[in-house]
Amino acid sequence: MPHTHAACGWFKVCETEPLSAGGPRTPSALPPDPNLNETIRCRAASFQDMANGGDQFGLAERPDSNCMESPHEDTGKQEHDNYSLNSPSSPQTTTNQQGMEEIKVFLHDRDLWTKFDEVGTEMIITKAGRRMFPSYKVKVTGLNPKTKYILLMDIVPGDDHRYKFADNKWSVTGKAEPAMPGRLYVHPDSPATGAHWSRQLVSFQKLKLTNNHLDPFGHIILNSMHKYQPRLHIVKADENNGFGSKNTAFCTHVFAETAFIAVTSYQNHKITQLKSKTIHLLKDSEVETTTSYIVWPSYKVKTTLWFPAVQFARGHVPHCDTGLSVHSPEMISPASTHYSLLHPHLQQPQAYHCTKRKRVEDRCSSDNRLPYKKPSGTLQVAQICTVTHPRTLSLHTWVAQQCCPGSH
DNA sequence: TCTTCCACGTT
DNA sequence: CAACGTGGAAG
Repeated sequence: MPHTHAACGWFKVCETEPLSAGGPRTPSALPPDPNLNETIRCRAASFQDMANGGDQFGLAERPDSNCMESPHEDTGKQEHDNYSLNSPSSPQTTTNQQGMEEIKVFLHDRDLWTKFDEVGTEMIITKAGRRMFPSYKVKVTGLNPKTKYILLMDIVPGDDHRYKFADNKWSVTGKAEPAMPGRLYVHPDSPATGAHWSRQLVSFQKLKLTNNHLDPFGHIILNSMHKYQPRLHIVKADENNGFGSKNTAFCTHVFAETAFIAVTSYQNHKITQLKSKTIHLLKDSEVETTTSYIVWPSYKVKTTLWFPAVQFARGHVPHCDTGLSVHSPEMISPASTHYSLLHPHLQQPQAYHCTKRKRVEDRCSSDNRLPYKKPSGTLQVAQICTVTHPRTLSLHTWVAQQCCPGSH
């Protein structure tokens, strides 16, 4: 029997386990972090744990270490010092299908995330649900403009420890609580075309975190004083290869610098200060901004046959075995972003500029208090890795199984 | 040491 | 002005 989540009927709240493929894990898959130092030791340890920790901590299978190399990264680095193309840590990308390899995901405000990460990011969780700060926003390129995709996030345990904050530092204080069933947050625009996702930053700022294990709102449930890793999944949503098929194409992107420890109130005062400082920066900044991006102009149309998108019922509680439903999105403001691709045919990555007026939605920081603007060209190109993992459990199958236990 | 509650600011 | 979101006080 399908299991309808009566209290939280949206697809986005269907409970899931972390994405963990059935295949063998490859502990060596995580490359050592050459920037390993005191400030990021915690994070590196976290990823080592993930690599060694077995499926219960369930990041998707890691790609082979050599896949982290990008032929373009040095070029980009030379041209734009503030783009950390050589970062060894992000994103970890896994694809299960051809057609997803071209997809690149760039963490927005990566510098900010890195600042928090260096201190030790904390995310407040409350009974009612709290937004993340920094909020999770990405730029996605390489999507087929006409194909529909679902973008969704989950947050999986970062390691097997429980932490405490004492003497002004974090330390391990025991074994982690058993992981809660993971919940998915499906971006409210889903499903939408590649063109739509590519048009502007994709913001997950409405995602909320809670410590209420019985949360009825569909927020992502986390344990306080535990470490977590957000992940982004991009799922192709066309009929011929859609939800319902075991071959559902998807890819998973993990930005190590977005890992955090969940807390019910900030522990490290440096985090409080950094957040406050950041908000003031945002408040003081201007309305109009120009942001530079680097793109790989390598997008290739592989087929001229555009599959019709899967129809998603909107506005009602779905039965998991008859279709998936997503939160009906607010109206998206008209495209206000203008891109000018300077040299689209060159094989070198090209910088281009985006001048945009802030969307209304973007004028609030995560606490909805202060005007928001990113302080500078902060959209970072992260290192891309694309591999094929035929044995990786399809996201659809995984979602369906977790959403409707017993119906598959 | 950590969580919950609540007064306050913003939308 | 109601609803929402927050930081810090209180426990």
